[in-house]
Amino acid sequence: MKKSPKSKENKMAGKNKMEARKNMIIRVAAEVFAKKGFQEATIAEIAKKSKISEASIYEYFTTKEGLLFSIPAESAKEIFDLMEFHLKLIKGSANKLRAIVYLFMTSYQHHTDFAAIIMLILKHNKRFLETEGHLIIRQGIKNINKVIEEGIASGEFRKDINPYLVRSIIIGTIEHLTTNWIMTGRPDNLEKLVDPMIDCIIEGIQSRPNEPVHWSLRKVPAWEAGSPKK
Amino acid sequence: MKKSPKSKENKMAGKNKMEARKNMIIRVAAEVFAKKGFQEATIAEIAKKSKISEASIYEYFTTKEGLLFSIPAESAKEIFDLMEFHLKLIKGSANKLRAIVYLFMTSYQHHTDFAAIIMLILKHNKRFLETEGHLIIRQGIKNINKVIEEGIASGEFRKDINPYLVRSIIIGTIEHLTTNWIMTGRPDNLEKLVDPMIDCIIEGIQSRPNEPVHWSLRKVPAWEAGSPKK
Amino acid sequence: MKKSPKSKENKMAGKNKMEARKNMIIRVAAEVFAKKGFQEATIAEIAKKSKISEASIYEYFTTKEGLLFSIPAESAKEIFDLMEFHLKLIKGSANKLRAIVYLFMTSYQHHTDFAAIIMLILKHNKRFLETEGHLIIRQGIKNINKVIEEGIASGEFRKDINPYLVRSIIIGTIEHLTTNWIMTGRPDNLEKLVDPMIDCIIEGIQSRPNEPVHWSLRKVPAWEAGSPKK
Amino acid sequence: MKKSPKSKENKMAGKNKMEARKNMIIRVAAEVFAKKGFQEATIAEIAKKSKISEASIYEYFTTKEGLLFSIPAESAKEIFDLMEFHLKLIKGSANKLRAIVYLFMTSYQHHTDFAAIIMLILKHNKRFLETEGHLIIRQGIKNINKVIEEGIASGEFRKDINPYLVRSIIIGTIEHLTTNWIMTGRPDNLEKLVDPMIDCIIEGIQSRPNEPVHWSLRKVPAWEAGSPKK
DNA sequence: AATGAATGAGCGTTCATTCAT
DNA sequence: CATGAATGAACGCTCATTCAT
Repeated sequence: MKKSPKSKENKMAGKNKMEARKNMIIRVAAEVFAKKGFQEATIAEIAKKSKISEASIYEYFTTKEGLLFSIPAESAKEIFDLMEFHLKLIKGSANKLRAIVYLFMTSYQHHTDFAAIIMLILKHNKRFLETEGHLIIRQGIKNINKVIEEGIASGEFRKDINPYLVRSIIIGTIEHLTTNWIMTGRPDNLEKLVDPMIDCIIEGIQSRPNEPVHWSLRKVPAWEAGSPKK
Repeated sequence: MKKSPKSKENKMAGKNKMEARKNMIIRVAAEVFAKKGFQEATIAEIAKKSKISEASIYEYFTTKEGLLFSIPAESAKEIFDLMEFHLKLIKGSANKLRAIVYLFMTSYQHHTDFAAIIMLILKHNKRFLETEGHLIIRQGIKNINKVIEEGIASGEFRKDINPYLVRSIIIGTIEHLTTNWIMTGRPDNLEKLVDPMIDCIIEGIQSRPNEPVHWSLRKVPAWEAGSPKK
Repeated sequence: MKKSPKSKENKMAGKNKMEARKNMIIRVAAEVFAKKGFQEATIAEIAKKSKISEASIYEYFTTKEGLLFSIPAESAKEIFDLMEFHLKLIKGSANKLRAIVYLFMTSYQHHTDFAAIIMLILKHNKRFLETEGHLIIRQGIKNINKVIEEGIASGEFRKDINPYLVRSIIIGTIEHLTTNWIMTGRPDNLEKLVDPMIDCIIEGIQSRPNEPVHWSLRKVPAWEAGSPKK
Repeated sequence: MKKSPKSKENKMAGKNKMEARKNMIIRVAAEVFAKKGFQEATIAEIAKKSKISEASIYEYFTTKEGLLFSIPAESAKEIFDLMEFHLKLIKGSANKLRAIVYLFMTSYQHHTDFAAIIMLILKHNKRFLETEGHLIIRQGIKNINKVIEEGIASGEFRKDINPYLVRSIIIGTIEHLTTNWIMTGRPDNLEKLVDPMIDCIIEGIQSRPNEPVHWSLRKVPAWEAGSPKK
């Protein structure tokens, strides 16, 4: 009765300590990878900055690339959990999209290293595609699709839009803005772009006269006019 | 008098030969960089595939990165010249945007190595920003801005949109689609995404009352249809 | 008075348990070293296979090499004790030599790991020469010398032979055959080489006049008796 | 006509220089491997002692082990060529065997590093078995077999001996003596063991009474006479 | 101009060994 | 006594780049 809790405590303490060390490594690694890129970053630097020996890093991660891949897992999960939670509280597909974009941009804004690693390193690594971290991201992205499809079903969005394309527009824009923001030294605020961006995507950029009369003339391109899509 | 023309010829021949060797190196380098990425690619491989010695490669390019940076210059110039040429022939900002996007996508579609190098390597390299190659790209991109601004000025586009943002939506989407296309092994056709994408961006995704009736005619812009705006 | 016997029991139990753990480590280590060689073998693997922690292994053995060196001690002692025992029962130096060789070969045959460790690892390690394990072997080998010298003294062997050389021939041959046997994946039977080998060494390879008449009594092994060579 | 010989000279000079460097590396490597063994030897040490950069060593040899394996090739070829040459000049199988053993022992005696590498390192490396170097050795060893078989055919050796076994006795003894000689710091002379060794192997160690009468008894040891083995 | 040859500089990874509990 | 955890100390190997011809 005396020993049992003690040893349990010890184990827990050990577990916690290890957890803490692991997180420390991830934190520092994120920093270094974000600043230097994958190749320029060295385990030696991560070890020195985290005050954990290189050998110990290899106790927690099998490989330099393995360490890299394990960086986004937690943050990504956090973001997408939060997303799922919020989406339940919001009515209207447009509003939901706005929330999603806002969540992405605000996350990137506040987790710069995470953003840089995703945008500049992982997005282009084929091996990352088969990773736990990427799985989470993929599932998170499905939410966007779902919202778009709901919007179509409810009549809030047009029936003839291609959900994959709309999702690509949204994500492409987010990533482009974020990448630019990172590459140019993060001068301004990402969040303030959310509203104009969503408005633009939802309403389009075309100015609309009030007369419905002209609608039909407005949209069919000459070269397609005789042949309805598909 | 005997020698002079000969030596001139020789010089010209030498120039041409050097030019040819340089182009050969660039062509092979593009191939290798596209397939392997920057770090995985080696000068040795480029030398072997181009049948030009490693040392000679360093006669033409100062560093491996220098070689990388000089790859896009020509292709980019070609594309943007073409773009400028075409834009003069097209009336209407929406149509111009469509042409721009089409040009981008078709170029990427047909110059896969170029696309891969831009999307996966150069886009994220800060040193590339200060490069001749990037200058060309930047100037090309200004065209998009110009078109958007013209569209706003002419009333074809809404007055309250942010041109930088619209440009970001367009480029972000193009890049996202292209990157996905590359990362997934280039399965389908990029070009066929141009029209739905532009339509979506121009008109937005929000459904509007009474519209369904007319949708098959949807895309003819007023100014093309034969009837003056308003 | 209550405690004393108990603690003694505990101690004994502890002793036995420790002994058992130590033997377990040696057994597993022999296996691993034999399969992988010294450098390729790792303490980690030995620990995992023996289900004893790496740290504990270092409680029993000071270094990896120390562990290696302590492997042969017991087996060697066993063999040489057996040898000494048997030699007392056998008359005649030639027969004694035959017994010795038989004992070696049969031991190697049945303790493959032991054989591999001796032949492929320890034989070439200078530090092993100063080891307890090697001492035992050295003393065992002295027996061979003794037998040879007795043979000379008794007139059974020629007076002009060099005992060191004869011993070298015997041991060299044993080791060569054993090493080959190990290196080639232990295809055939070592023991069956004992008789022809000893015969050869004792009688030499030179043919002698008139000999054929008597040979059937001398050497024909039972299983060959029906088909006289020639 | 002016250039051609010059460039040829240059090329030859380059070739020769490279050859020289390669030989230098092999020489130094032999030294280091012999002194330290394979694992303890480092490329760094070989580089330093040969005054050739580590990187350059890897221009000549693909791998540390590749370097090791290429050490014996030349020496081995030399020895076995010499052997083949001499054997033609010698009459009598016994004499030929003597020459072979002498050649081995004298070679080992004078190429200590070579001897150490063969005896302590390569003999036990399974990958070496599939090497050019080992091929040469194998073919050299066939000579011994050939001589033994010739001796049997000519009646010089007994008909009932097993050539493989005799070869094993010879090689085993050579290797044992050489290994011992190396392991004990090479105190005495290897060559002086050749004659007694060959005599011993050829004539056997059994003392032979002069009386032909006893021949039949001679070989059946008294203590065994009534009980045929097995 | 062209290149064969040489190398400096670096880095990821492995393990035997130790320490704290 | 047993062990989980931590690490120091190496080392083989790669390649972009330069030099000498």
